[in-house]
Order: sequence, then structure tokens, then C-alpha cells
Amino acid sequence: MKNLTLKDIAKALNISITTVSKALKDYPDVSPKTKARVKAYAEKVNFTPNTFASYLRTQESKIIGVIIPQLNHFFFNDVLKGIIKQAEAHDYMVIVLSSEESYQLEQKQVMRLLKQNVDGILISISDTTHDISHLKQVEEQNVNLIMFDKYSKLINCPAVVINDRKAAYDAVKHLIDGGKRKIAHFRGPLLPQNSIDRFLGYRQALEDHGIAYNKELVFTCEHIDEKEGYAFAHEILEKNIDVDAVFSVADLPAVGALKCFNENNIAVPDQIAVMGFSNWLISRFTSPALSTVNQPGTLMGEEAFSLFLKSNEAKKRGEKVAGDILELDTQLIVRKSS
Amino acid sequence: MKNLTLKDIAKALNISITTVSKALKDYPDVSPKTKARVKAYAEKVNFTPNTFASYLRTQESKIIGVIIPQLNHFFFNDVLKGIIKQAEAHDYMVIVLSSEESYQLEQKQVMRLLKQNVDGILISISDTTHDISHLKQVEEQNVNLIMFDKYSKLINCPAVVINDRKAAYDAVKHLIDGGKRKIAHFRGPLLPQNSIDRFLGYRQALEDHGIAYNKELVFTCEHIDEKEGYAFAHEILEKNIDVDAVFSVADLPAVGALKCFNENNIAVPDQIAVMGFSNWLISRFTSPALSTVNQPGTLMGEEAFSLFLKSNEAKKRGEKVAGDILELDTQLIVRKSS
DNA sequence: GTTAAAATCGAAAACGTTTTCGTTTTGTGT
DNA sequence: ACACAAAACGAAAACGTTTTCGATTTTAAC
Repeated sequence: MKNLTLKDIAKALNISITTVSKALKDYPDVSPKTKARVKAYAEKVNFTPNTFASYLRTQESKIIGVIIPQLNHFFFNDVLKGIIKQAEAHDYMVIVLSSEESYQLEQKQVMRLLKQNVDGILISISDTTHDISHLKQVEEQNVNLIMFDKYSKLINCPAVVINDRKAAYDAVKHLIDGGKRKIAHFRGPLLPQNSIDRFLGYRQALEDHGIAYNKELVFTCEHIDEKEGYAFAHEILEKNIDVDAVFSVADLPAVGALKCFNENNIAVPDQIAVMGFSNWLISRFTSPALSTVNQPGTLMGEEAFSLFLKSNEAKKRGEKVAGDILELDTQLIVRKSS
Repeated sequence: MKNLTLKDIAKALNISITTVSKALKDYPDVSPKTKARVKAYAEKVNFTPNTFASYLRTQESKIIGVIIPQLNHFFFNDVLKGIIKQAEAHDYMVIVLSSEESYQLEQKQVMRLLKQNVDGILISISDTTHDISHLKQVEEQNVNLIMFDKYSKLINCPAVVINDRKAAYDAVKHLIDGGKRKIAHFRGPLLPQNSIDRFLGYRQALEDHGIAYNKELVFTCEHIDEKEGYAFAHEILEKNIDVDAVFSVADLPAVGALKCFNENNIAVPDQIAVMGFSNWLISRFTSPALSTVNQPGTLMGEEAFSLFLKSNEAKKRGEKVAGDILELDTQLIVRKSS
């Protein structure tokens, strides 16, 4: 019970392989009669052309590679879902790889995908990626490159992101509107663009509302986990730093802070309000439930695949695709912690 | 800057394609001298054989397909991580698909993978899968089939699972040891083997400790989300059902129940203890923190890939692989909710 | 120096598809 | 009938690899 080939069909219908192939692809030099005959038979035996053999002629593998920074990460799994769904709708298969936030691993995964002759690489770069020569190489090999969420401004390719700066601005503005003035920020690592942008949004919101920026209130995460958030919250209490709100670069550190505040009987949000970012599953279940910013993960994945398709079409026409950046809307989700 | 071919190397070294190929694969009829020359050059230009062309000869694609029931599911992402990690170590690529708990979609995804000529299919079957003819077809096409976690007893192929029955038994025993006697169970859907096994473990534990089984205390989940758990907990309070502990088939319904109990000022665990299953990220952050059972997701993924490798080796030797089932240990995690 | 054996190499076919180009068949108009 | 164009078909090469088998060269033995 192997998969059938053109040869099998040709033999069964007593015509040539060429005619079978052309009939299935609606070439004009095949009579309507034989076309119908071939198509009916192919349908009956559930024939689809062997993708490996097709690749050899067409150089199209119908496979794309996706590299995310973490495999078990709520948001990136949402994106993955969107990509895989759209890929299925367009008959592409998706190879999934993870850089686990390692620059070296990210380089290696890109090279593996290039060796695999994928039609495109969709990547969200790691927090430790400080050099993009491996991405340049993707473009040099004329493979479609699309970035999503964590992108680099140093390379000119299509990307789909959220407006981190605006989202952070709105989140902090919400805290200010709630009467908070001494707002701490748990920021992300120094390299990735989105932690920079969220920080800038935070600072802009303060400035626009006449609040002086105080760098003593900014804490920098390395791993963006709940332990760091817990530690920062602990430091705030320990050192008696005057703070009435916390805006965290992500939900996990916010959850850690919540835990610390709860343990020390700090009233949230009355004494200190807490705001996360990303709307992870977990944010709904903390007590109090965590206010946060929703990122449209699945939509981002779908759009990333659409950008790939567009880029691929352009490539086939011999054009160079523009490095347009698509921005998706976020939603402020106000719960009990603010 | 395309990927190089054997032909390119042959031309550069002024020898035949055949010799290059054989040198790289250590054929005995190539002199040590030319072997060294070819290997050095191949290394220098970073040559790897084109997998698509290789497939055409060897019928080995070096690609495996993985089908999980849900894409953004904490446990299955852990498994995925293990599979992808091991696959990378053995130079396999992983195509990821999801059935989204739909039998129809699962069938379709299996067919897609067969058409793609993957070397193996690793699958965790959906909750709605009631027929396994699509899996039989995998075996008929002589493609390696491995099941993990959610498996079917109707098909004889290697599988890696946990001992759900024992894990559930231990969890319920823990509740009993804590003095609880009126233990409710939120069970999973009727079809999947693991929800059956967890139910059986629950019943066995009751029986072994002289507690009569009361089917009024068993609630059946359909979607295994927190809403269902909340609703069941609500029903328990509403109808005044006499319950002093809840054992849930998974963490999410347990979290829902916790929420309901908290809202109604039921003391957890004193009045009602709550026990989840799976050790999701979220279970650490509820209040009180949720007791649960840890499933070794990453390890399960790694073992699943190992089973595939073994099965593939057996196939190459022309042997039929045994349908052995590998059982991994779980860990009872006691937190504040029990 | 001859010959057999061993060592080394390369031509060619095959995997399944696509596409170019040449060949055959059919149809049309005289 | 005939010429000729149009329609329908098929042979063959190519993609890059692997492997069989035959050809060539080297080595060893007498």
C-alpha cells in the first residue's frame, strides 16, 4: 500500500506519464476527455504528487520553518497555532524549532532550516541575539524571511508585531488614571526591541502626565519569570521604596510580585496596583486577578503566514519584497489588580 | 549562494560524482587519500546532501510528524519540547500538527503526514477518537507509529504513557490519609483511556480504604476547562452535597473549583481539599497553591522519539516491532490545597 | 615479465516529478 | 483527395542523490 505515482496512473489508463501530469495541472494541450478521465481516476485513488520529487524540479518544498524563542511559552504557542492553521489551509507543512533564548542555538536552527531547503523561515528572535548575520544569510540564499513579535530593526524584511510602546503607554496611563503616581517598572532584558519599546512607553506615559522619571523604580529582568518579580517586590518592601503601582514587562514577574505582596499583607490594588503584560492563562486565576495587556497571538501567527505567502509570490515574480511592518492592536484587560 | 551539490564538489576536485558520494559515506572502495581530500573539501564548503534527493533513492525523509490534541496546552508543549530536542540530536526534523480534539481533523492530519512521506508518526489521540482505522492505515503503509500519553488499546504499537491508574490512586490515597472520606471526582470524558484509568484509580483507592463508591460524587467533564470545575463546585454547594475533598482529572477544573470555593468562603483544604492533575504552571500560583500530580512531559517526548528510533531500526532490519508500552513515573506534588 | 588478484574509480540507472520540444493525430477548407 | 493548421500526445532530459556493476589501475606473486 505505497503511495501511488504518476507512472501507476499512466499504466492504469494506458497513457503516458507526461499526459497524466499535464492533465492534473490543466495544461491546454490535453483534451477535455482525457483530462476528465485522469482527474476522475486520480481522485478515486487519492493521488497527490510526491513532494520530494516535485521539489527536485520546482525547487519548492512546500515546507516552512518556524523558530520561536521558547517552546512552552503561552504566547508563542498561540502564534504557532495561527501559523500552522494558515499553513494547513495553503498546503504547507511547518517544521518547528526553538532557540530556547540562545543566540548560538538560533544560528544553528537557521542553518538547519536552510539546509532543509524550506520555502521560508518565520522567526521571533531570542533575547540574546545581538548579531543578525545568520538572518542576512537567509536573504542571501533567497529564502523568504518573516519576523514576528521579537524583531530586529537591523534587517529589512516583512514583520508582524504589536505596538509595544503604545500598549505599554496605555497600560501605564490606566494606572495613572487610577490615581497612581509612583509607578515602578519591571523591564525586560536590554537587547530585545519589545522590552525597549515597553520601557519607552512607560517613560512617555509618565512624562505626558507630569510625573518625573525615576530610574530607581526600574528593575531589569533577565529571565522574566515569577522569581524575579518576587525578588523585586521583596526589594521594594525591604528597602521601603515608595511605590504605589507596578507595571511589569510580562505576566510572570507580575504574578511573582502579587505573591510577595499577598504574603506581606499589602493590599492590591489599593496600596500597590499591579499590571502585567501578555494575558497569559495564569493571569485570570491569581488573586486578585491580574490586569494585563492582551496580545493577539493566533492572529499574529496567521498574519505572519500571510506575509510569507505574499513574500513568496513576489519572489516568484522576481520582485524584491518590501520590508513592511504590520502592527496589530492590543487590548488593555482591566481586572482586580489595578 | 545556493546549497552546493555533489556535482559541484566533483567538478572542483576533478573526480566523479560517484566517488564523492562514496567517499563521504565511507565506502571501502575509495582510497584513503581521496576520502580525506573529499571530506576536507566538503567540510570546508559546509556540504550536506540534499534531503529531497536522498529521499528519492532511500525512501527516508528524515522527517517525522507529531500530532497532539491541542497546540496551546502546557503538558503537550512539554512533550513536544522533548521530541524536538531528541529529533535534533538525531538529525530529524519535526512537523507539528494538532487535531484540536477533533476526530475528523485527526484523521485528516494523519493522511496529510502519510502523503508527506514522513518516516514516522508520533501521536497522542484526541478525546473524541472512537475509531482507529486511520492508525491502522499508518501501519499498513509501513510507517512507524508511536503513541504517547493518550493512547488506544485497540492498536498494537509502541507507546509511552504514565500509569494513570496508579497516579490517581496515590493522589486519592493522599486525600484519604489526610482524613478525607467523602471525595468527589471530576472525571474526564468517557472515551480517552487516561480519564478511564484515573477514574479507576480513584475508585480502587476508595475501595481499598473501606470507602463505598458513590456515583453521585462523580462529575464528568467535557472540555476539561476551569468553567466546568467551577460549575461542578457550584453544584456541590448549591445542592449541599456532602463532600470533603475533590480529585480532578486535570488542573484547570480544579482551579475553577478553587475559585468557586474561595468565593463562597469554603476553607480549602480544611472544609474541602482539592487535588489537580498535571502540574500545570498555573497550579503553583492559585491560592491556596494547588496540590497535583506531576507528569514528566519532556521526558515523555524524549522517550517517544527513542521508541520511534528503535521502531525505525527494526523496520530497516525487516523486523516487526513489538507494541511495548513504556510507563513513566509520576510525582505527587503536595501543596496547600490538600 | 607475465598473470592473477586486489584496489580504485566512474558510467549509468533509478527514485517521481515537471516541462520542453518534437511527433502524431485530428479537423478544416479547398 | 489533398494540403495544412490545430489539437493532442509522448519521448526525453533534468533536479541531486545512491548504488550496482563494469572498467581501469595498481599491487603482489610467481
